[in-house]
Amino acid sequence: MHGLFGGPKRQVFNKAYVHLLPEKPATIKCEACRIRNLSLCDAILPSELQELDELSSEIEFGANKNIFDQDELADAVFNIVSGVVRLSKLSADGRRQIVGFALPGDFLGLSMTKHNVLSAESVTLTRACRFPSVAFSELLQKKPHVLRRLHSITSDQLTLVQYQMVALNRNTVEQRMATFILTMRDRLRRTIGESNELPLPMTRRDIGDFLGMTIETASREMSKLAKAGVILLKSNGVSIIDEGRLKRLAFG
Amino acid sequence: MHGLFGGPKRQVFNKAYVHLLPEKPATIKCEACRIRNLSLCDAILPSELQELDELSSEIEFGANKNIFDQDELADAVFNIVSGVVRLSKLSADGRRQIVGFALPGDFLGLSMTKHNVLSAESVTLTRACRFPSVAFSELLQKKPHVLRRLHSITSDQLTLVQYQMVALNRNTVEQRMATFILTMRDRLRRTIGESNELPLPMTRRDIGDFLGMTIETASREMSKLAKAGVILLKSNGVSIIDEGRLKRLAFG
DNA sequence: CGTTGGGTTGATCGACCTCAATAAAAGTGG
DNA sequence: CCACTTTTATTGAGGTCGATCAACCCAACG
Repeated sequence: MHGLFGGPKRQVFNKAYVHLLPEKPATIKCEACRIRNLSLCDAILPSELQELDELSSEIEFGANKNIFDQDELADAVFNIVSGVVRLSKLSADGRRQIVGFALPGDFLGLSMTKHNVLSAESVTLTRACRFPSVAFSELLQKKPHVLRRLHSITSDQLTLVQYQMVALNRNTVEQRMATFILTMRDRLRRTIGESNELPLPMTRRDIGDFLGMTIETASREMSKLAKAGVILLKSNGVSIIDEGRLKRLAFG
Repeated sequence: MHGLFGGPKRQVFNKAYVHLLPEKPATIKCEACRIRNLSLCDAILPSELQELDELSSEIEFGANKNIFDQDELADAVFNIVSGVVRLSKLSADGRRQIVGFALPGDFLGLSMTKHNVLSAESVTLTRACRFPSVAFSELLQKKPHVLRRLHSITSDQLTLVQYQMVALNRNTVEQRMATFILTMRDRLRRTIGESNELPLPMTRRDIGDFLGMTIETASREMSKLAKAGVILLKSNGVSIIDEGRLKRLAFG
């Protein structure tokens, strides 16, 4: 069985991974974009779509490819069209903390800083819209309504990270794992729709690094939830069996 | 001895705590504002200062007063002029996590949401500039350069919280406490200048809640650092004795 | 003077990490 | 296709960091 999300996980490993599509197709590709209304581009007026289209280029990353690195010059921002991206930070001693997973509709480069504040890697095969930083920055200058939307998304993100911080501190690993599964399901609902089957293409290490626990603990918690009949472990994700129980484990 | 910061801690407890200063003094008060260049107001052009002045009113909070509450309607945003404010979030079960301390120059209400995403309480006697949400929102509409600055501050904040998240997960309580002391010193440098004497007017409980540890552990770590000769415990703060050691404890 | 809230210190306990072994899955080369 | 290596996941045994429970001190205050 192939991955539940974004196609097979490693078969694209050795292929060329960057495909720039033609920059000016016959039709305005932004018009057809399935995730536009989920993303920052929703702030773009219909009359401005052509302009946006000329700014962006579609780009594809195979699984486990580097999208950009922390502290490097940020030459572009991205809008995820499909796939899963892990966002990570390195601490002084070189250890890694995953600060989040970006899903279709999510924007990479919220902070518009000269240098990237974190690293981004594709987990699965990922397609994204790429905007050169300079051009995107000019767009923001010209269009305050887009800047307002960007700010709104950024502060939502701030709220989310603050929440994540609270959760990491005060909750047990069981609560955190349960919350993680529920949160991912909620976030994916808008792309894959209502489903009990949830793709989790990231590794146990990724999940552990995100939830502030070791890989072993992450695995144990998954097994524990499965044994308790709350979830079912699939090859590349989980099925939620008993949502009520899961919610009670996450909070309560 | 009085507090190192913002005056005595509890003597103002039973006094009226809100003093609205006259709204239109003879001079433009923003011009004389000592923290203007540290804050969002730095984005305001000299020619716009009068306008800003008319928008804002100075407000004073005694120690341990509520400034605004999570989930309540956000009728105003604030710019801290002096004092220390604790920002907290409540989790589902009612426990509190402190997401940060606001210092002079810091802005409360970054997210510009209809409802407050967190609660703010003064730790010490605190003076602030108050902007009604509606008026401030209009200001942002009219002046994109202020919005840009707001967005810049918000994304810096996002980066900071992400960093805090990493630190909470991966570091020992000793590292966290050492980092806390160093960070507070760095942040206060721009207001109180270069000094080894660092005011920490918040309680051990506040510090613990911020650093994700219990009050007892927070106290123990402070004592440990003091016994090791790295810091000196003062009545309302600490003195940094051995900065090099402290830095090595924070990282390494 | 008693009360109250903050701070310190000690003893005990448990959640989670560390270390270790094994299993399962996926990529590699013939 | 099959052997081989590498990576990922699972499970177990034991150790430890920090939480919990508890006692006590001290300063502020009515």
